[in-house]
Amino acid sequence: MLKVHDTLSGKLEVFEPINPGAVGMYVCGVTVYDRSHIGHARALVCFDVIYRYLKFCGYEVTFVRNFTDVDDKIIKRAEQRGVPAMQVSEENIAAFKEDMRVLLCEQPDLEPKATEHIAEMIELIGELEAKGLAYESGGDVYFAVDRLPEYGKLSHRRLDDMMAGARVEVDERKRHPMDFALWKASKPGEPDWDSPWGKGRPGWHIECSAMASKYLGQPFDIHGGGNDLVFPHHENEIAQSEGARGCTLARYWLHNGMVNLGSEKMSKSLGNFMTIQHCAAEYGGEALRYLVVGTHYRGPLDFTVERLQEQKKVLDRIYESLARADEALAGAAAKPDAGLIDEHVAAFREAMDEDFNTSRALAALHDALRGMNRYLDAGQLPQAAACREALRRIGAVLGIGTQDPAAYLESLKQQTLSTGDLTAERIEALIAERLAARKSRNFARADEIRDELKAQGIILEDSPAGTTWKTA
RNA sequence: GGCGGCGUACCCAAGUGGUUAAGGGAGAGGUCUGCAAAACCUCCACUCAGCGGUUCGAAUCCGCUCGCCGCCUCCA
Repeated sequence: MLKVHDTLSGKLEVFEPINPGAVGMYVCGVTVYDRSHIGHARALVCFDVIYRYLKFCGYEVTFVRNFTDVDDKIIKRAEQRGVPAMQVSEENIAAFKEDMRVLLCEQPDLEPKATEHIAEMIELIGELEAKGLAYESGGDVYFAVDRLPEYGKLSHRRLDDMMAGARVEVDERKRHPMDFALWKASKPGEPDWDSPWGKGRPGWHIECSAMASKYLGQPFDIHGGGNDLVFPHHENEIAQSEGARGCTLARYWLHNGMVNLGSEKMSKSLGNFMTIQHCAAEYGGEALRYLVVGTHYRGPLDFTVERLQEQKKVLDRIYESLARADEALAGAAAKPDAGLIDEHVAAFREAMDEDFNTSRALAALHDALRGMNRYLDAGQLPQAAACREALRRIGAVLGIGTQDPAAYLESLKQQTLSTGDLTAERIEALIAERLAARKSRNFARADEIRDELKAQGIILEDSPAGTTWKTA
């Protein structure tokens, strides 16, 4: 039985989809004006894991994640560069997709763009206007927050409280200071679309309301995003969608915690961010993924390079074990012990059922890993095969250990060779020389060779099958 | 001013009323090895920021204090 923490109720709730067996899930994507950073990576990986786990549980999931491709920042960036806004968004969508590939994220079922749903937004704004929840003012259209008694229910705040210490700008076009734009009149040179209120472009929040209901209907099951979107973005989505259509927008609201850098929230406006691209080039996307999965999705995550390095080492060792198992189990065709598979998978399930407790799930992964190594040491192949299979199933949900182990290790070697002065031939020659030294019991020379290589980041491992090398 | 969160071993991090406080990293010892590495085994918090309270029983619930953070403005 899956339980999820719902921001709206503030409690753990038993998850029951509206249509048994099927789940509709909408997650706010990114505004494509720049490269994504580690904070984005966390949100993306968290919901990727949630998506995979729901499918693992047998649900038929429709996962929608949007691209915000029209907004002030994109326009500003385009002006600075002297290129069309469309070019900025297209470039960053391509970069985003590359980041997703590097992070080993599955592709959502639908990735709608705001600019392709202007008609739906205009229709929704029209409905709000007809119901007296929106008003036009100088070419802009605003949502009238004080016309909706429930406004504030997601973020648990009342309009009066928000006003008290808030830095609310006075804007004479608005009737109430907290009113927000549904439609903005465009200035010359900005991207614009025809509308009943003149040429303009949509406000930020309306796109999600329009696209979510278009693809998932209303109500749908899960709406997710970073907890910095709770207010105003998701609060406003609820106001628009529920105000217009008169029914609940989404049943469960899930929000991931922020990534901190030096105990401050990582964000572009603060300038304290590291891009996914930069991070992955150095440590690989999977290490970042492992870091994200190691912390419960709702809590804060303090990012440090040291932690990332640590996770990468752990990952390398996981792949070494997997490679060893794959080799040992290849020819034998040992029939996996089904009971043992279930035992490990059940522990994993139990953890994930409790609001996607990936930290505990990772403990289940390590239990299976240790078991596999132990059985391998003991030569108990059916049990080792069972643990290998459990790791496959657990890893498939977390997105950990899913690459081909041999290929993963080979790429590590290639990376080492490409950055150092050594060639594979040179290393093999040294290994041969060391073998000869060992045979003649010249251990001093043998150890000298190993130390030399170690100084260059190469570790030699002797086994009955011969000597192999790997990256330190 | 309002709303929300955090403080668990050297580091990261689960646990949120009841057997020995998960797991990972680091560290120590051991098995294996010519020696290593890897793997495996063992050890590593009588204690959960502090102080009170509720309870037969609290890291877990309540109150207060200290420290830190987020949202209330674009933001994953």
